[in-house]
Amino acid sequence: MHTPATAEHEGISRIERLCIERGLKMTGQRRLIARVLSESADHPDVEELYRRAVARDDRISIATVYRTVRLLEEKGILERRDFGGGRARYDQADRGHHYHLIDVDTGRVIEFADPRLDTLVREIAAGLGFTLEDNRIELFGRRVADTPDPAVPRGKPRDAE
Amino acid sequence: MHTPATAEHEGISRIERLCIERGLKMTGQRRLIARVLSESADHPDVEELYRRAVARDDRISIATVYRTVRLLEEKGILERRDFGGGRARYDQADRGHHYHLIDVDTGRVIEFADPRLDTLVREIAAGLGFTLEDNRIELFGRRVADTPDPAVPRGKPRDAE
DNA sequence: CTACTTGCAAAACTTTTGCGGCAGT
DNA sequence: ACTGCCGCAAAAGTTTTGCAAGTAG
Repeated sequence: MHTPATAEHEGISRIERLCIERGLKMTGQRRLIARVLSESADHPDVEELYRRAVARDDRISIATVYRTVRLLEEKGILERRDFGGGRARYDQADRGHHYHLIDVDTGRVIEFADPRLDTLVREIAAGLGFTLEDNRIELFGRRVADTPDPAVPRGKPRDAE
Repeated sequence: MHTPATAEHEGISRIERLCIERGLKMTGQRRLIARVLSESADHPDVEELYRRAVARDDRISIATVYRTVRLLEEKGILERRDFGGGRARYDQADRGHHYHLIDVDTGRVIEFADPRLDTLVREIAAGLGFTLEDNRIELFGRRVADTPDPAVPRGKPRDAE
């Protein structure tokens, strides 16, 4: 039922479907960006998206990439992130709420979900008189020396910068 | 024994003391920036710091403000923050680890500390095979309608954008 | 056909930097 | 004195935008 995440070799990409649902004109450029995004498991910045897109079809400009990610963000399809480094990075919005752990030595970004954390931050906000609308949690850590190897820490989506 | 936070009308500001301890040359410009920072309970961006500084003595340029906050960050006296909006904002580094709750309606930033959160994120990082070096946690929320008024939620330092 | 999109290049913004002169220690 | 700092203005880096031409619906 669920597309197995990588089953979009040539059909309509998941992001393209979302664009259509939201009534966006699907131009070649947007379709290309949608595909690149759907196939990206990491958090590329605009420059990187542009590089990946151009590699497939160079009839696209970086201005269009900027315009498109901004549009997709407004439509709730993408989320803008900032892991430091001056450039905005993008993340698909509907993959469920997750957090990020950044390896300070390698820059690798590991996604994780944690219900305890979900609950706690909601409680904290409530205690301050607020209802939580959103949150941004980034942990910066260093690999513990004697840990065998993280690879895929726990079946959670993993990812490299 | 602790300076009552606002007792720096004309003595040496807390930040200036830290600069001297770290062996920085105390020029008029740095002293001015140090004072403005010590008296700021909020998280100003560079433009705002520059405005506040110029108001007292216009023999300072914005380039110096940029250079100084960068220096103070390197010396561990300030911490650079990013609450979105494209500009870096600064926070005194030694006020203890705290987190931020941003009111999405007003932009107001509320600081809070929470030991449960400290512990939980450290545990999560450990579970992923990392030791926590740092973290960035920002909650975005909306005032609960029937709450009387937050003013100062809990004796924690409060602040407005 | 009409309204929205694109590419290009220029502009806008924030932040950094080279350099000659000035100032703290 | 010596070293580092400042102001100015130019540069750098990222993101936005005006405009004329092109295209999806």
